[in-house]
Amino acid sequence: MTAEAKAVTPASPPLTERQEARRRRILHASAQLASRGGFDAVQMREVAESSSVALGTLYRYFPSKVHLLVATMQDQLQHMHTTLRKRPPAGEDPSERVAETLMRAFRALQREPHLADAMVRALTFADRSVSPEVDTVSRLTTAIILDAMGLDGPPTAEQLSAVRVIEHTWHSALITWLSGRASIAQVKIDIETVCRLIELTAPEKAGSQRPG
Amino acid sequence: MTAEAKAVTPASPPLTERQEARRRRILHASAQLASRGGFDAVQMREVAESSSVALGTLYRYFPSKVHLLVATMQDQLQHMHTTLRKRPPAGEDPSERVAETLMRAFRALQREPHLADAMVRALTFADRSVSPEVDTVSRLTTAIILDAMGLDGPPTAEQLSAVRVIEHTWHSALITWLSGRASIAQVKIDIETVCRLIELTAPEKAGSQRPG
DNA sequence: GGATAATCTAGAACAAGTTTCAGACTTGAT
DNA sequence: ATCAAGTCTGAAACTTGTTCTAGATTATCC
Repeated sequence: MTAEAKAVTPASPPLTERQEARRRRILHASAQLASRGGFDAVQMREVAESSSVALGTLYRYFPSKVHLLVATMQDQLQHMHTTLRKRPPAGEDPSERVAETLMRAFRALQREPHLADAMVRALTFADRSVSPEVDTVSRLTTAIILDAMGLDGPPTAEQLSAVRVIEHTWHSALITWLSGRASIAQVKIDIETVCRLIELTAPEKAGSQRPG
Repeated sequence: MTAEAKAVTPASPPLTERQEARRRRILHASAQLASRGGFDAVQMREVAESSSVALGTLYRYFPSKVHLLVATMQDQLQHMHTTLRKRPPAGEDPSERVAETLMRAFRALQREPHLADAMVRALTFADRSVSPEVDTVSRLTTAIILDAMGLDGPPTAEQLSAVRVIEHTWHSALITWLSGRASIAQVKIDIETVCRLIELTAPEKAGSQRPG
């Protein structure tokens, strides 16, 4: 727990306490409904009712269903990030650690497949109007992966490319699993395959392999 | 691989000529509307009107908007596959050839960004009910990549994994570009990065990889 | 404490995807 | 040519995301 974990919402006008509470209620209702039946089960009228908020207010907080679900994903990712940090992966080299971390995240998603469905579908369906929020999710994901790599210094440009490709694979593999076109085993293989890219971008010299 | 290009539609009952014509009109209208304004511009009522078909009939041919757009993508991919085959990529090794092919495909999509938007969004938004059609698209994409690799024999399991990861990256990178979160240059880098995976899976020794 | 602006509520209204249905038209078999 | 089965049309209805409005509530500032 360092000094980050804010700027999740740009906070143009800081929210009052009751507003913060409303926002929480909405996100909670969203996650709950999503857990039940995925993307389709998150119906704006129901979210509004579940969170005791008028429909118009819901739309003031989240200007579309996709915005709402992407915000829900931000929320969940944040939880996951702190959870993952508590027990860092134990692998020898960065590529193993990243694969291990992503598989751990994957297993977490498996526990709520409908929720995962809603969030990921929203994420990839988002159009330009949601770009800032999607970008936030992307940065969170990147942070998780970089954390898992456990680099000493800042990543090289090559490493950032590899991380982006890993993220691409992660999202897309998740989708193929969610829509029943790939098995869990297959996702695992794909993740492990793409993580080998990290090896390609490791500094050539044998050297400091820091765990910790 | 010459005797393919069928089974695009399972053809449970073979279509009459007029039906085939209707199907063509529908797909054409779909692509036309998509080219204009992307996913949102493909409105079922308009597609029906443009193709001179009743709304109910449109739904008989394509049970949802997503089905329609995924079928549109099948159609376009088929065109692209035959186009790409006319001038095979010239790179030295497989990974270069694949990257070159994908970038060529990418440039083709750039010419109709709205159409690309509609097709790709539909593809990643598709739920289980569209799995067979999405799978067909996936197989077509795989075929294009394998073609570009120009292997002698059948691909190894490792190579197939690499191809799947490349596909993942391709779709996801396309989405980030379409939603304005990545530049064309960035997509190029990502594609080239992931294609290096192919080098990793090249058989170490010159020799046959064939199990009996 | 009261004026004023911002926010919230309830509910109607609108838009586009999807379903349904009665009646007209095709097709295939006899 | 005729009948039955299947298909197509036109139009209405239904669902759910989104927008809008008028009035009630809350927050802010003097």
